Amino acid sequence: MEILPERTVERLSHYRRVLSKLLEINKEYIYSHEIAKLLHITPVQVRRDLMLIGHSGTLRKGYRIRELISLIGTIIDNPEKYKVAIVGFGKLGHALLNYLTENESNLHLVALFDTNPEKIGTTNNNVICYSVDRIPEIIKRYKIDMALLTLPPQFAQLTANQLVESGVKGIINYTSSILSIEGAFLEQYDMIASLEKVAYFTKPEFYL
Amino acid sequence: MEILPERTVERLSHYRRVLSKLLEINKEYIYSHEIAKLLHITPVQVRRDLMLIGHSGTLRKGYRIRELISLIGTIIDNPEKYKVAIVGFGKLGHALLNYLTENESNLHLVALFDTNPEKIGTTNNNVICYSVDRIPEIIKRYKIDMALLTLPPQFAQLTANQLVESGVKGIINYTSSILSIEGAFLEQYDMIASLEKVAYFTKPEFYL
DNA sequence: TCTAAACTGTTATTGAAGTAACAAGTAAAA
DNA sequence: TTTTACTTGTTACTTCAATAACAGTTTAGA
Repeated sequence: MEILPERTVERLSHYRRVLSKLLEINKEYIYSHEIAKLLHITPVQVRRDLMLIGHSGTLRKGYRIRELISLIGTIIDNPEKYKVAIVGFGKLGHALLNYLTENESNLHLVALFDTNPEKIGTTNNNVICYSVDRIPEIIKRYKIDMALLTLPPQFAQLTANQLVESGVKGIINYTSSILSIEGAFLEQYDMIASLEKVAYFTKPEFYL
Repeated sequence: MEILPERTVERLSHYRRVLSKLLEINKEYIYSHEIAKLLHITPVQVRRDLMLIGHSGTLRKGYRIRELISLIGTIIDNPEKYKVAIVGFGKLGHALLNYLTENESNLHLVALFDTNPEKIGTTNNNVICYSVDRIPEIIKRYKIDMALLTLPPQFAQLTANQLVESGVKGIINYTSSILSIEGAFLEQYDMIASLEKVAYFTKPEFYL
C-alpha cells in the first residue's frame, strides 16, 4: 500500500471515531455524503480518502460501516498497540494522560517522566512516573514507539535526542522550542503560534 | 496589506519569539540563513515571508532585528490586546492558562468558564472563573475576541454557537467534536487524530 | 422491460504552500 | 579602483491537498 497523505490519515482517525458511534446504534450502511456532513467536509473528499485506502462501497447503498472501521484499523493501527510515553508531567502532560486513558484507541500509555521528586514513583491512572534520568533505560525496556514532549522548552532538544537514540520513532513536541531530529517522525504543536494565528484572523477586515 | 497565508502568520510568531531573544543579547542585524537555521526552515522561506510583510533588509548586512520585531508586531498584534477566554477549566484549560500567563504576548486572558461549583468564583493567576451560564453576559461585557474550548465534546457545538452570537471572532476547538461555525475563524486541534497520525508515520516502512 | 435518479470511483483541474533559480546590488578584499 | 563573494528580493517551478467533473453501475419506479 502506498504511503497516505498526512491529511488523509488524520481524517481516517475522524471517520473511525464517528463511524464507531453509528455502529453502536446499529446503523449498517452509510453514504459518503452522510459522512461528509458529520465532519463538515465534502463527499468527494470522503470518497477519495476511501479510494486511497482501497475500500469499496456498494452502489446506491453506501459503505458497510463495520467493514470500513475494520479496514481503517488495519491501516492506522499496529498489530500490537503503539507504546507511548509522556515526558514532562505537568498540567498539559496530565491532560494528555486523561485523553489517552479516557479514549479507547490503539495507543497504550506506558510511562511518564518528570524531574519533580514528588511525582517520581507515583502511579497515575495505572501509569508509573519515572525520573527523566531513566529515559534511555525505560524506553528501551518497554520498546516505546512514541513520546509526547510537555516539558520546559530548554530541555526539549536534549530530551528528544535521548529519546530517538533510545529507539523512539515518533515525537510530538508541545513545547515552544523548535526541534530538529533525524530518524523519527516529528510533529510540532506550538500553542502560542496557534493562538497568535487565530488572533490575526479575528481581525475585522478578514471576516468573510 | 494583503491577507497573509496561515503558515506565514504562524512563522511570524516564531520569528518574533527567537528574534526577541537575540535582541536581549544585543544582536543588531541578522541574515535570512541565520533565522532559517534557528527555525530549521530554508532561508528562501524566511525571505519570502519577510517580502510578504513588506520588510526590507540591508544588502550584505541582513535584517535589523529591532525593526523587524516591531513590524511583525504591527501585523499580528492589535492596537489593544486581544481578549481571550478559556471555556472549560480542566487540566488542559489550566495548561493553557499557564501558557498565557507565563508567556509575554499580545493576548490578554480575561475570563475562565466552568460548570463545577467548586471552581466557579475562584481566581486563578488573577483571572476569575465564571459559570458557563454567564457566557453571553461576560463575553459581551468584556468584549472578548477569542475563546479556547477545552470542555467535554458534547457541549462544544452549543457553546461555540453561544460564543459567536455573543461576539467572539476566533475559536480554537481542543475537543474531539467537530464544529461548524459561521462568522468566526475556527481552528480545530484534535489531539487524538494528531496522535494517531504520528503513530501511523512511526511504522518502520516509512522511515526515510 | 425500460427509464431515470442516485451514488460510487476515478481522472482532471484548481489552489495553496514550499522550493529553486537568478537578477541586482553592496561590502570587502585585492 | 576593480573584482569577487555574498545576500537580498522576486519570479518561476514543483509538490501536496482539495475540489470539480464525469463515467459507470445499480436500484426503484413507470
